Amino acid sequence: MADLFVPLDDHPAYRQIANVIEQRIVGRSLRTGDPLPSETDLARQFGVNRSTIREAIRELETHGLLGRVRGEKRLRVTRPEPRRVSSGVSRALALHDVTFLELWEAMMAIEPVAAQYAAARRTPAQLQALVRAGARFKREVADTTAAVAAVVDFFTAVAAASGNQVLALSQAPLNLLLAPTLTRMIDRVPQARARIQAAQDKIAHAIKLRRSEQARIWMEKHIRDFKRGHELESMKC
Amino acid sequence: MADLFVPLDDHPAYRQIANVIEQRIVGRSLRTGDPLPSETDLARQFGVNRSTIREAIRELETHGLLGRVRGEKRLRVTRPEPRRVSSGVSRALALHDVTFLELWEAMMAIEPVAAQYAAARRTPAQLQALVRAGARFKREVADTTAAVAAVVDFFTAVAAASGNQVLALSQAPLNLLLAPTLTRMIDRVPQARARIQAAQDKIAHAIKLRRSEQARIWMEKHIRDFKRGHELESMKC
DNA sequence: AGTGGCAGAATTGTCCGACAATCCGATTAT
DNA sequence: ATAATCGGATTGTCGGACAATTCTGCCACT
Repeated sequence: MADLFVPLDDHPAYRQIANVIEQRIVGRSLRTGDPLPSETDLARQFGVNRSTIREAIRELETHGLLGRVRGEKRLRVTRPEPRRVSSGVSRALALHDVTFLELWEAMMAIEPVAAQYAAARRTPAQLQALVRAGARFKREVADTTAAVAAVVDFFTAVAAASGNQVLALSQAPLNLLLAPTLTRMIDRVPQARARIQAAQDKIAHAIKLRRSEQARIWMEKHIRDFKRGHELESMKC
Repeated sequence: MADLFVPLDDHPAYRQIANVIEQRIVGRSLRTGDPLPSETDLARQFGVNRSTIREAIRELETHGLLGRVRGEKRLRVTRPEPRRVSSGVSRALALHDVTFLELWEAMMAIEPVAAQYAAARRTPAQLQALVRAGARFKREVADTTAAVAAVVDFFTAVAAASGNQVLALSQAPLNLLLAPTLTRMIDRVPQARARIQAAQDKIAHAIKLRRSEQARIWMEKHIRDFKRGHELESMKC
């Protein structure tokens, strides 16, 4: 039962301008890499003050649609990096107080599929990145922070190797949410480290040999383990 | 092989301030619903000009961490709405030129699982929303735009009924990406509408009866159909 | 020709002050 | 108690200003 009258929200100028520029970018009439006109120039074109333009630009900058290459002054049209986007998503999720179970169910849906496609499509470079993350986990297994970072990198590498940007971008926020939980788990459940290491080996091996089914199954087991670990850990409290 | 030297990027003041406030919000010392101090006040507290504060605020506003209730002037701390967040993600994906296959694989990973949990956990209200979206598709089947919107609503309702915010938020961006493709498909493939309608009925029915397995399986078939439809449609070009 | 250096123009980040429109809150009138 | 009113507070936008940095075209030099 949709409302008959939609609220008329008068967008302030900075928002309207942001929208117009966004349309230009999404519609490709401003192409990636193009430099944005100077603020003064934009102010003149839109017939508003430079301060207004700046507020509009900030909006696009945080969306990742504008950015600057290091050491450069002028803004350029940019394609939003997955990292930036996903950090926004996980911040949102964190603020909504997601439970571990919710996170786990989502991982269970995405990670095994990503592993499966990774086995089918990984490039040598992607395989190498993945193996290296696994090796780093082994090496830094004593340092909790580094170990957690390595686990996250492993998942990221698998997702990247899946050759599917949508899966990769859906998976990325999960990593950031996983990190804190995983840190506690790895510290409190003694056998966690060994199990992670074993699972990563199996998964990497399957992906190396292009065994899709095996990769999926091992990833499933791997993720299941997280739930078990989490249960063990929370029993200890 | 991490770089030895990290690029030192001097964050401008507006970015630093945005970060500080963001920390306060994420760390809950500014709680949801709290009004933000006035711009003048913030300028005084941070010891910068109001223009600088405004640029910082715009950043948080676009992240959805600040917002205002309709007709109100002052900003309040807000929890980012899924819609806003997911629209950012799908814009990013669109700019990265994702293929239909990528989108489809991700849907295949997420939607059936969402349907499965929805069957297990849906509330009466959620079920009703879902059924209503299905009914709307039937009613508006002639109007392509409305029909596509109804399909999107159906998926959204299923995800919401899954009782899993992470799944819901992972699923949301897929909808926006699906819409344009689905519009073309529904127009060009004559049998598409009937098949969608049948699938929605089956899915809604399974969710109503709390048959998790059935819900998952029917959703899988439903999504598979999209791929078939897409292939048919692209053959006609 | 290609390279390096340099001065001046352009651009960004930040500041100051100002003003209309609107919202908020308290006071007053019914 | 409710309604009307009025002044203060707040936001959106404007104009101008200036230091710091980057960009650019030009010139000299090898």
